[in-house]
Amino acid sequence: MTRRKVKLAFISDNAARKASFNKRKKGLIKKVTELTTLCDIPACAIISSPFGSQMEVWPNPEEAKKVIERYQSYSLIDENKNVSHERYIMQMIAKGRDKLKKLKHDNREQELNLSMLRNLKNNNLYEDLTAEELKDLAKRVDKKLKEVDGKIDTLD
Amino acid sequence: MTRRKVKLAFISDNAARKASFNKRKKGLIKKVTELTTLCDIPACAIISSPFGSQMEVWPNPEEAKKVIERYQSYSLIDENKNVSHERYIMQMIAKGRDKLKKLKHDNREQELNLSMLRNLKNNNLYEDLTAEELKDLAKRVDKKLKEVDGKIDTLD
DNA sequence: AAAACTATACTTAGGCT
DNA sequence: TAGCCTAAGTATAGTTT
Repeated sequence: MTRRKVKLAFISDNAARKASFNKRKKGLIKKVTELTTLCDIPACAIISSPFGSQMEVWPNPEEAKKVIERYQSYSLIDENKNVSHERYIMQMIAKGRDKLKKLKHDNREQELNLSMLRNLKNNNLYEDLTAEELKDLAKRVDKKLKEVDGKIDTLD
Repeated sequence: MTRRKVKLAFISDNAARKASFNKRKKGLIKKVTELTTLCDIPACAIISSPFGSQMEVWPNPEEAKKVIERYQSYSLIDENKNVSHERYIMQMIAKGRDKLKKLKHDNREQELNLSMLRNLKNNNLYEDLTAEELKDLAKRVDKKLKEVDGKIDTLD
C-alpha cells in the first residue's frame, strides 16, 4: 500500500512539499527540544516557511536571540591570535585564498541565477502561471536577490 | 537485550550524555539538511556543546549567518510588496544586475589585495629587516589582512 | 574513549477520509 | 485543505568490541 521512495531532492509538488514541511518542522522542533532537555544546553532552530511567510523559531524567539548572541560573540574569538606573525600571515593568506575561491563560486552562481531569471522574464515563461504560483515565484526571486543584497551590502 | 527507556530528562551520567549528544547532534544535522533540501528553504540550528569544545552550527556557519540575518531583519517592512509581481521581478532583476556588477568589481579588488600580500610573503621581502621592523610590518600586514578577512567574512 | 552493532522506538510518505 | 492511519524507513539507547 504505502510506497515510500527515498528521494532527497526538492519536492516540486506544492501540496506534497507543504505536507512534508509541516511534518518535518514538527519533528525538528521535537528533536531540538529533546536535545536541549537531555543535555541541558542552549540550542535553537530557525526555519523560514516557504508558505506562511512567517519565520519560525525554536524553542522561542527569546532563547534563539540568546543563542544567536552567544554564537555571534563566539565567532569573534580569533583562534589565531597566539600564533607567530609569520605563520599568522601565511594562515591568513591561505584563508583569504579559500574565501576568494568561494566568492568567485558565488559570483558565478549569481550570474547563472540572474541570467535564468532574465530569460524567464524575457520569454514570459510565467505568463501562464496562476496567481499563487507567480506569488511563490516572486517570493523565491525576492529571497535569492536579498541574499545577493546582503552579501554585497557588507562589502563597503 | 536492548532495553530502551523513554526518559525525557537531563542525563546526569557524563559519558551517556556525551554519547547521546553526539548521536542526536548528528541526527539533527541530517534533519536540518533534509528539510532545507526537500523544501528549499533557509534553515539553521545552533547548538552549544556541553563539553567545552565548539559551538556547533548547521548546516554551516555561512548558511546560519544568512538565516540569522534574515531572521533579525525579518520585521522590516518590504516596501515592494505592493508593486505588481511582474514589475517587482523586473525591478529585482535590475537591482541584482547592478549589484552583481559591484560584486565583480570588489572581487577583482580582493584578488589584487591578496596577490600583493602573497607576493610579499613568497618573495621574502622582509628577510633583511630588523626584528623591530619585521614586527611592525607583520602588524601592518596583519591589520590589512584582517580588513580583507572582515570583508570576505561578511560574504558568507 | 570512541566505534560498531542491533533491537526497538520513533518518524514520516503516501493513501484515505 | 487538513487530519488520521499505517507500513516503511530512520534514529538511537543500551550493549559490545
